[in-house]
Amino acid sequence: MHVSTRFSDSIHILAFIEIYKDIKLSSEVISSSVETSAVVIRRLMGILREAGLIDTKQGTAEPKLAKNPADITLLDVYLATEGNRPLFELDKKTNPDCIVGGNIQDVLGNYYEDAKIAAQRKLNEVTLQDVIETILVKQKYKDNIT
Amino acid sequence: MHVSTRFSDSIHILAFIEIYKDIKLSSEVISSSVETSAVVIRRLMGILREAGLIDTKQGTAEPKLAKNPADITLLDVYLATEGNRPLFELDKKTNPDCIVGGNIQDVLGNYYEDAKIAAQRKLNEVTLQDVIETILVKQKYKDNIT
DNA sequence: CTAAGATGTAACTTAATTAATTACACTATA
DNA sequence: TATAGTGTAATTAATTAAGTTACATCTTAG
Repeated sequence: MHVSTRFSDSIHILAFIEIYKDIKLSSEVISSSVETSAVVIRRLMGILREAGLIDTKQGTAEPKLAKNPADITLLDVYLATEGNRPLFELDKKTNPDCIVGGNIQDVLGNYYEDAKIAAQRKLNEVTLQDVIETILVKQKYKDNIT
Repeated sequence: MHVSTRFSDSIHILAFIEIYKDIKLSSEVISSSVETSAVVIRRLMGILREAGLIDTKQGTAEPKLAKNPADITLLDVYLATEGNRPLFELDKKTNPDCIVGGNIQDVLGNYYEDAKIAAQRKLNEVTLQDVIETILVKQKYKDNIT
């Protein structure tokens, strides 16, 4: 299974850009929150720009969300970073001369698709706004008890 | 993201065992349908046995399902082969001194959990019996038109 | 009772994927 | 025009899973 943190990192970047929109947001600064390299951040921001989720201008450290946070869902970010690849992997090839091998890929593919759509519907219910608000509430709770 | 075909291969093995229960089922024979090596098949069968889905006896080429096919769901196979690992990866570590880095893992973890459960509910709705019947219907259709 | 054919499993190799790193051309602006 | 930044390609390193080799163990036909 493909283990990639691109999806999570990208949400992190978007939330960071929105919450800290009043300070200077170089890839260096963002990378210190995500704890990865600035190049990785810039690469991901390239993907997010390509997908129409942020606007950036070369040379200036001022990325902006291209939409209202309430209009960006986790599914938008997922599709931007992971594409619409299957959630569960099928074999590249199974024996077509066998009743099982010749049919199972289609059969499982359909069931997998149903499960993927169910997961994606959930991701589509959550907006960047929700993520940001929940982060801020959790932080308030921390600040309160310490 | 971790790309693994263990899940699909295991369903394949289980369906094969049930459909061909009257012939001799060596790991060699099964591997010719899945198109992988016999060792890989034996390794997966070890996992399926461990999970209580099949019974095997060393030396004999006669694996059997341990339950009725209608009582084995795709989720059972998924949990046996992939465990209950997250569907979407979180970072190992983000900056705890940052409001975003210090809270986002928990927040995303919860949303990811919702999506995972939605997908798993779908997998839990499909039984090995369903898979086998659909395979056989598809095959009948192929035989008919040729 | 033993040879042939199987399983079970460990150890190692290969392949594929992703994050990290290095390097550098290009852009903005003080 | 120097400084600080982005954009992106190319390479390296780390991780993971599949494939391979090897062999101990078990079953059973003869």
